[in-house]
Amino acid sequence: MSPPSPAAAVAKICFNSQCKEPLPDPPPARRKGWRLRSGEISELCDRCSCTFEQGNFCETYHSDDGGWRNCEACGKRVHCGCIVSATAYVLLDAGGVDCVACATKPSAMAPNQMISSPMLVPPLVTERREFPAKSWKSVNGPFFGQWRQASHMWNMTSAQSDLQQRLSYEFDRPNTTEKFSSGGRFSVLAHEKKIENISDRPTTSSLSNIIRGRCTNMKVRIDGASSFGTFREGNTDGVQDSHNLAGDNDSVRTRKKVSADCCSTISSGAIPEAQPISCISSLSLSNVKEEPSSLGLVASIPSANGSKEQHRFSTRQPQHQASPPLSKQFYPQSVNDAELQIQMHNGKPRIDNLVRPQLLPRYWPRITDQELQQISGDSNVVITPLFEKMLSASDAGRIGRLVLPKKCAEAYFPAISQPEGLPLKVKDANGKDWVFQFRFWPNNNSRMYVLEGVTPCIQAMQLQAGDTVTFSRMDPKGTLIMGFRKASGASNEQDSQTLKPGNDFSAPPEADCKITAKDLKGSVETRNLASTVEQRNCSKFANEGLLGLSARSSQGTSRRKGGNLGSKTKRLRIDSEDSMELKLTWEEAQQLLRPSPNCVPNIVLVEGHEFEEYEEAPVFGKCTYFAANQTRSSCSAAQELSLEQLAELIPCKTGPSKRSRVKAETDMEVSDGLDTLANLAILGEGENLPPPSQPTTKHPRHRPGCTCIVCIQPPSGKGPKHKQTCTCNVCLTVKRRFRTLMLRREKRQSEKEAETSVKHQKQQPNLLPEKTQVGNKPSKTSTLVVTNSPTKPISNEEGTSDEALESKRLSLSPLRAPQIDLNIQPEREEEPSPKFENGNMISLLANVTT
DNA sequence: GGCCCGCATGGTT
DNA sequence: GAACCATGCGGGC
Repeated sequence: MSPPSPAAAVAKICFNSQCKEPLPDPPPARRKGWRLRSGEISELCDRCSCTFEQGNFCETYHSDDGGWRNCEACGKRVHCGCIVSATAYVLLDAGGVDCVACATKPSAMAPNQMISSPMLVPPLVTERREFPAKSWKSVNGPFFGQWRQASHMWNMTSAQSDLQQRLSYEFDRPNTTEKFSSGGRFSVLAHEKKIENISDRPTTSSLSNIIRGRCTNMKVRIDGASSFGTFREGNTDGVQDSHNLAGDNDSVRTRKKVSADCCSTISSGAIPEAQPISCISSLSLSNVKEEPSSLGLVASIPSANGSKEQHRFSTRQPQHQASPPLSKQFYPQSVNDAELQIQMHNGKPRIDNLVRPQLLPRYWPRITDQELQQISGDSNVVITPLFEKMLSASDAGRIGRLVLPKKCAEAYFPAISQPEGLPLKVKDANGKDWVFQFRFWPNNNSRMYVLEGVTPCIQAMQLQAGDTVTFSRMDPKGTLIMGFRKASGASNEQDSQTLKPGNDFSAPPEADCKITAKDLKGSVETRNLASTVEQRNCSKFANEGLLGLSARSSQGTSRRKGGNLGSKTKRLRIDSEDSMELKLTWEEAQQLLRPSPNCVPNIVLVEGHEFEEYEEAPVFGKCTYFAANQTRSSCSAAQELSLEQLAELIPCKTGPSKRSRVKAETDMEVSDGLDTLANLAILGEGENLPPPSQPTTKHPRHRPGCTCIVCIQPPSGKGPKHKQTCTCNVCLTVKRRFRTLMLRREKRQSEKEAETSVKHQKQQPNLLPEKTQVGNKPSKTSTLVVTNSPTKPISNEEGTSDEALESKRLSLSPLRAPQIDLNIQPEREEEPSPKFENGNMISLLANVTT
């Protein structure tokens, strides 16, 4: 790039040769830039001036030029190749340069293995308006929110890219700041004082400049929201669109045009939400560099749960909050946009500067200060968030393997050369040590890193798919810290840790409602969804359990196809989709719930909403029609099976293999929201019932939402088993139905025989069980479809017939004797015969029961 | 039969 | 198209 031409000023255009924007005649918008060789001051347009004041001028306009060097002390990239930045560095006697920030430090930096003490060389410059802001700006890079780099990553060598150096200089000087504040607190006021002290020198700028620059940055984020992580702080001018400013692909790729007025807006004092600059937590403080550039800002940002949390904004240590995609996805609408953007911007995780560019944003840690504090417990440690990962179904499953993002594993975990890996000691937020096996599998000429043995930890944390685990490093010991965050924007670590122990940590407060599914196991992962439901006057059902299932259902659905919870698009859709799904399912659910026949509800007022409370469990009923134009059978358990019965009935299945269970779990269809709710409603009643079951929608004739006993059954193997001699209502009902089915089958068999012999016997099928020969066809006929038939169930008093049927049932059942496979597919053999379909079923059944 | 290990597969980025 | 990664799945114990 060529230096600005003095002629530009003469022509009353911006001195910046890359801008050349005409300067307004009345000079208010004509602002001073750098001192020219002639002694005059260049005149810049407002925009460029702003950039200059913020110290971003060279980075903005000269980033591709030569002459960039790195501060010997801090590694910060300094442009030494133009007059603009002539005052931004100090030539060192021993060679090299120091940035002004380091050069002007009154004292040596705190010990930091990575950063040498700056030479206390007073600035040689006389006009250095941008100094503090410059320091700030430098944070910007394409990764404006860089977090302190992992220590081992800080061993920068000259071979490192310029970008890396530029990035890394900003961060990871935790120790330098520890001494900076006593009591672990650091306030901007103190900082301001320091700045003022420095500003006694002509080379420093005022805090207002800093703040202005900082806020400009915020504004940038606000305006250019979506490209989080790609804006360079301080690049507030729209010009950046047309210039390759960043020098890195990320920036170039995602740079967005920012409204040109942002600079002036901010310069005019509009400081968005960056107030009270105070109270930087010790943890944060420890990461704040002892220099003006490490200005820490605090903004109150409503947490997802509605409470306002103070979030520190450190230009040097942008704090842990939402990585862009995540934050965009999870932060509720309640979060003020501006705040959110600020948060997104400034809360950029302090991720490793070298690794971060390689990490997908979804792995960027967004652990909060509170979380960090909670983890650390004291201010003498430095917590460096490394990465985080949303647990996939398999991660949270029983396999006990947590798949680690490759780059994260390679960057932050010990290098392993053997697949066996090595044990890795990880401390959780409670200080408990866990030892995982960190290993890898060869995979497609690559590696797949996993942490094995995480199940106990995950269980202890009550995590499940969709939740997020965060990995941090606690210095100086370098201890690995494993935190977690419950899914959804509403829940954070605090949330999760305040949950009551046990699986039922999300027990609804409205436990008095019969249908509250008080035993539903859920999680806070869907609090955002809960809110959605609550908004729909569904607080009773808005319990996490209920919603959690829905969420899990979603996850289950997206298992294979787009099942990656980390999938950006998927995650971005989670809220809306699930919410919509809940909208539908809730309404449907209302219709699905029916009182027991002889039950009079008590009207309970909860949160202003009326709920019908039944002494007897509601039954779940929704008609399912098997054949068009013919209500052959209502697949409604409500008519004969109470919820309690169903609850007892459901578990009557032998447990399949683990693999089958897993498969069953993954069979869950998100589109079948009704099924989900159906199961919830059913299961919610049973204390002994397993966690929400997956609907069975494998029966072609059963529509999604079908509530028949077949469809509502839980996954195989769950729940208590009933003995063969069990006489509970459920078992009796099952037996009764089974008998009905058997009789049906026998009838069909008889019909066949009859057809070949006596034609009139078609109407009088042989009902004697002894003659049935169904043994060769096991059993899928043991359909437990709850029919709508008016046929009276066969009573238990049907002595010998019952016994015969029972023995036959046992012989027919593909399962163990006392168990009935509720997963069998009735459609095959129970497919109604042509006669049935001709509407003769009732009469046939009547015959059966007589 | 169930569990675990390790690899393979395939969807997503 | 390659890399990543979630998950399936076979085989051994």
